[in-house]
Amino acid sequence: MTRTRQAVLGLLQRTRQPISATEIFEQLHQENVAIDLVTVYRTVHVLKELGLVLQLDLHQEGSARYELKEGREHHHHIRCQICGQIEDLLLCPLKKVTKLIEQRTQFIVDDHTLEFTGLCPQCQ
Amino acid sequence: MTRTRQAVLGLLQRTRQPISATEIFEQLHQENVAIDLVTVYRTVHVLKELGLVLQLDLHQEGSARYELKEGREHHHHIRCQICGQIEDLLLCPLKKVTKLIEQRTQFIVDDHTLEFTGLCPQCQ
DNA sequence: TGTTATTTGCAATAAACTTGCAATAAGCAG
DNA sequence: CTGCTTATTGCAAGTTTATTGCAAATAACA
Repeated sequence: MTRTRQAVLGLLQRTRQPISATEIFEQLHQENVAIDLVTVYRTVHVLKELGLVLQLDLHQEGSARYELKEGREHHHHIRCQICGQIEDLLLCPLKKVTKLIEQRTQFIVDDHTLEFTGLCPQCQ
Repeated sequence: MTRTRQAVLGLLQRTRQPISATEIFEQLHQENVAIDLVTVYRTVHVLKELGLVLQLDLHQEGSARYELKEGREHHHHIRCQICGQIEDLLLCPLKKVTKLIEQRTQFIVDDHTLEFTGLCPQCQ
């Protein structure tokens, strides 16, 4: 754990929304932490492998976002189409459906992604 | 509607799985239809605007896939992590959940994406 | 402190699209 | 069918997001 990695991890800890590599890069530079964008990519990769961070590939967004996994339970997201705000949805309605799908398709399901988009209260 | 666009549309009609721009390009070239990759991108863009085609951005896939929308009802997909096969799921368990989310978050939901991954019968 | 392994920055590369522009093809009035 | 106008296409070049190679800097630790 170098100071560079701690800077990235620290930023992820105090950021309430999933954040992209470029945003991590820009935010850290604003805080006078010198870090290369390549290092940001490599760092989030390592943190993912360590199981500390989750990568989100949201629709209509060109780049991946990252959030802390540590201590958080399974959840999904809703994104505002106007302002881009992302909010957590602390629910998952897919347990029963997963069984149904396994029966119908004969697949063994091992993951799913679910995402909602719409208008947040401020942008309506 | 030019012959180039009809070639793309025709290929989408006879392909049972969502297909990427590169795959459209390669398949048409195999059938001796000369088409530029740029034209494929522009064509699917136009077909999307016309409401004839849906774009899917599946997770863990670097490129978008396209499928005919025409006459098809709302559905989702499951993808095999080994062979990449994509199968339709002709169900959607999200109507009630959408209402719940709108109540909880005060968002107006207007779309969602749902995707499962796993192992298909052949790859288990 | 010195030696080895890991991490970082820079430059170059990759992959998936997108844009500018001139050449070609389609649509259509006469 | 012919000429004219508009839409479409191909090629080259550009974007964006992410990855790789390699030498230099930093960390780990005996």
